[in-house]
Amino acid sequence: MIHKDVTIYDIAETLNISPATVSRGLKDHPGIRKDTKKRILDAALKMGYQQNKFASNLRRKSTNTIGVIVPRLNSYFMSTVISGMEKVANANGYNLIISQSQESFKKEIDSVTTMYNSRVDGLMISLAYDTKSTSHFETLLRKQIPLIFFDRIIEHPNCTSIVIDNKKAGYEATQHLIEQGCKRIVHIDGNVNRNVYAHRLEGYRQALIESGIGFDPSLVISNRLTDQTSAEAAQHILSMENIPDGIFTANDTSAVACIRELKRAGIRVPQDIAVVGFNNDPISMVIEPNLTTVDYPGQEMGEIAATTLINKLNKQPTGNLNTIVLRHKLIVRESSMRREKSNPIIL
Amino acid sequence: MIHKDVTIYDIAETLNISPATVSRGLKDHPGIRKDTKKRILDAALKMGYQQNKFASNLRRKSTNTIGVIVPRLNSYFMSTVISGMEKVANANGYNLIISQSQESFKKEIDSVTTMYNSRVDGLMISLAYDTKSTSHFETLLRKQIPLIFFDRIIEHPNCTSIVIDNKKAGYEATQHLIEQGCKRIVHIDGNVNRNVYAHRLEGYRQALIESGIGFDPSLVISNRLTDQTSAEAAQHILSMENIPDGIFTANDTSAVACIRELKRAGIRVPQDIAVVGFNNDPISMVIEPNLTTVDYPGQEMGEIAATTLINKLNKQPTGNLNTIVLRHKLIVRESSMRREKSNPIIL
DNA sequence: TTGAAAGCGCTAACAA
DNA sequence: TTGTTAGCGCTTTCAA
Repeated sequence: MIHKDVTIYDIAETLNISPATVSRGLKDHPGIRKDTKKRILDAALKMGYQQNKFASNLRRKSTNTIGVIVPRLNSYFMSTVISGMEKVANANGYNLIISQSQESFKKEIDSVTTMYNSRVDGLMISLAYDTKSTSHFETLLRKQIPLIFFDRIIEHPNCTSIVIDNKKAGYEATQHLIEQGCKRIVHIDGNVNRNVYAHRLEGYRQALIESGIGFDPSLVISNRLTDQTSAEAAQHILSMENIPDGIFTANDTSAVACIRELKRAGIRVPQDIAVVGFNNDPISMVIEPNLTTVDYPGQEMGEIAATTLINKLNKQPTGNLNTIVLRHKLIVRESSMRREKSNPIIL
Repeated sequence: MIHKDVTIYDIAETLNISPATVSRGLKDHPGIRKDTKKRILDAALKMGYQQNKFASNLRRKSTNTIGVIVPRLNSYFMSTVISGMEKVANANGYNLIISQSQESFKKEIDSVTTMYNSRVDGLMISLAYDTKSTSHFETLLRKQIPLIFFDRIIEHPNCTSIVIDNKKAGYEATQHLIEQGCKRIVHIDGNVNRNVYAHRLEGYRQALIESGIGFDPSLVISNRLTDQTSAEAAQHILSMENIPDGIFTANDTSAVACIRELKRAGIRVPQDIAVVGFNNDPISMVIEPNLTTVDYPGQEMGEIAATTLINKLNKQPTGNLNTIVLRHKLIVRESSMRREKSNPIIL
């Protein structure tokens, strides 16, 4: 009953040839007779041969496995990214090993170690909320294991990063609010140690300064951007003596939580306070008023990250870029429309 | 510059002991002197030793890797499930390899083959939309590789399934609509080849029959339950000559799409048509009116699936259950509240 | 075009 | 408590 694995030795024996020849026949080895190859393939099929990857990996010192470390799996954006990665990896014969850092630097280090021990051929990572250094990647890099950062990145020579232009996106979002007549715009932001949040803030700042309104640090609220904490931020905004007329927040979860809180307090969105989010999550289309937000191409980001990594592994010249910037897009919906005049893209 | 791997032989040589002893010292092998173990561990650390899993896998014929195949990664429910699985797997020293069937039977077969070739120790799977047979699992099962079905399952001896009681949930959802005074209730359902949809339909049917309203097959709409197709289903409902007063739909995406379409057509929810969804996705809390739905414990389902599988791999007696049914819960919100009287759970 | 042989790094049966 | 030894199944020189 217990089924013994068929090995190349079994095939070799059956065919009265050497295991080496079988090994060659199974691959596209140059210099093997066509008919020999056919005999091997036929026998393999008939005998139910399955390659033993470990033996092969051990011998070749490569695994056809790619690691992915993300802060959390269960967000719309992240699952979209991973979906894109899986698609490309799968199409190229790579497996994906996935691990969550749970937003913790410590768990991120553990995950990197696990990936390293699993001998991944390459690693794609989006950093945890509180990751402070990059020393945990050194072991990988010393072994020339390619590392790709996406979304929450850190600058590192030899590593490609995939991002959108968060500064520009932040600028556009803020600029849009200003165009809608907002004079006092709050920004709810994440940890500014993370590029994405720092850059969105920077864009916000620049737009305010350029417009002549000026940047007021007391209008920046640092937040973990969850449902809970964003509702608290909204409460804080409501308690300000000089109530703002616009909110630009660094993700949609946060924007939606704010809108709900504001509405509960009798504030009209967008008439009293206009709101702009970030990510273009499905919830942005469901909240009323529909949320103005920045479209973040998650699936594409995943596909490009994986493609870049695989190119690198195959030593393709295209695999050696430093930073890839994807296109984002401000999507204007009702939550920020205070002027009839403007002629925005409505989705 | 190119860093040669440190092996147990290097450690053995440094310490003047045998590789076997080093191997033992690195594990929690019984019968090794404490101080020897300490010396080995110290040396390993100092020399930067990293275990080579392939050699170990090859030797032990086990991989510490668990495969997961899901229809799609990018849904709230699924990413929650996977998050739970990852947590448990990680805590027990297992890696997770993840693959998407993209709802296609054909791709599901490919994924199973890949998992098989990767020599996963066990596999967890939620079936694709159109999977019709189980013969693609036979190779795995013949090799005693444990298989766990979750959510979209199929009955199979020797395999544990993790589900909720979809029939009961469908019954409760429908019953609730009946209690709210609905007399003509439409059910939007998925492919009834999948247990989850078949059972929800069955619960719906039973509730209608028991209540005396009776079951009318023309009120059942079979649908892929996406945004798009559900909006079409809503249009179909609006075009019925005898417009229904209740909709029970098999997921929240679909419910939300319906509500939006109904509102656009000037129908009041819940006064004209009451709506109940399924899953308790975050969007259910965002749509107005907030959606009555069935809470589906995704994270828990993932954790339990992984725990069960790992128990099985460790030959724990608890790993041998046939079906595990998790608790669901009808969450009543505004989208179905037509009566003041009732005293429902409001979240 | 094929074969012989060595070895990837680790583990486990057996012996000491 | 430790060492010896023999592979796990595959790939890849080198030789034929």
